Amino acid sequence: MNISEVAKRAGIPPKTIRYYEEIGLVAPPRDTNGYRAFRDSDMHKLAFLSRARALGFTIENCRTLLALWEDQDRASADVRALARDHLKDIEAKITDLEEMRDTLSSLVKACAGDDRPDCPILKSLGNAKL
Amino acid sequence: MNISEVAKRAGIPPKTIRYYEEIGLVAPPRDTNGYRAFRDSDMHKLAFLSRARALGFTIENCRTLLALWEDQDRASADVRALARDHLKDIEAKITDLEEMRDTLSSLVKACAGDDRPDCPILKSLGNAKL
DNA sequence: CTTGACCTTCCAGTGACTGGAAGCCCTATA
DNA sequence: TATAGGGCTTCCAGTCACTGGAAGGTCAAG
Repeated sequence: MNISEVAKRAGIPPKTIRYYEEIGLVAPPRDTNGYRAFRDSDMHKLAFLSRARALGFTIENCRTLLALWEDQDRASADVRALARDHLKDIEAKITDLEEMRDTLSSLVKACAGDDRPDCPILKSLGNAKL
Repeated sequence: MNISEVAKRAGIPPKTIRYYEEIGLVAPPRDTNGYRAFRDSDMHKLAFLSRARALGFTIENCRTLLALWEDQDRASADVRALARDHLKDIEAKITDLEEMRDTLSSLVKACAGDDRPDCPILKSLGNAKL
């Protein structure tokens, strides 16, 4: 399978797949013409990566997850720990963003948004008392 | 005022302040010894930047906001439009993260997390049917 | 006069790609 | 058989917003 076909199936741009090879996440063999010849196993790895990335795992965590996936003797506790840590990160990010959203949305509501210069948003950014 | 004093007051690391100067967000004059001599106005700009960044505005948006802040003839509509766009971005991000959180949390709950290899998390990442 | 805490500049690295240039390879059609 | 197009390759550079570190000048205290 050539790269664009794999890209389509895994939902990852060819550029990204080449990048994944560069950092050692996949290692497809080459045809005599130098083209990457993806096997089914490469394809599956890339699909795995695509889904792990979609869940927000970092590349390094994806690397670990892939290794655990391939390790028949893994302990599910290791996988779970990784996922739980990541879940915490996500929850923290959500909390941060919600605070931003709340502040920002109340400022936007308070702003007339007309052609006059008076603006609570700028006022708030200019004064310490948020 | 020297850089570390400003850093403390504005809540921005000295390195970041130097970076902000490099990209033209502030332009403190220099003492004869080459040290940056921050004026009150520089200090206020940096405090403004600190708060705008805390609300998640990009550097380029901060630049625009700063310009609007300094422009006595601005229209509050411009500020509000910027803020509303940013608010939308934040809300979209929250939605994405919430979806990740929900998927991940259900996977974590389904995983025994013991020393056996059987793991719904890896199973889910390995199969298309999420 | 030395110590240590400042300050300066410059260079490089982060994460995870992404864009673009230059050039080979393959297939189909005129 | 020439050529046009697409796809493939590599390599270099840029993104965003810093951050770390090295090498060296400056300042105040003891």
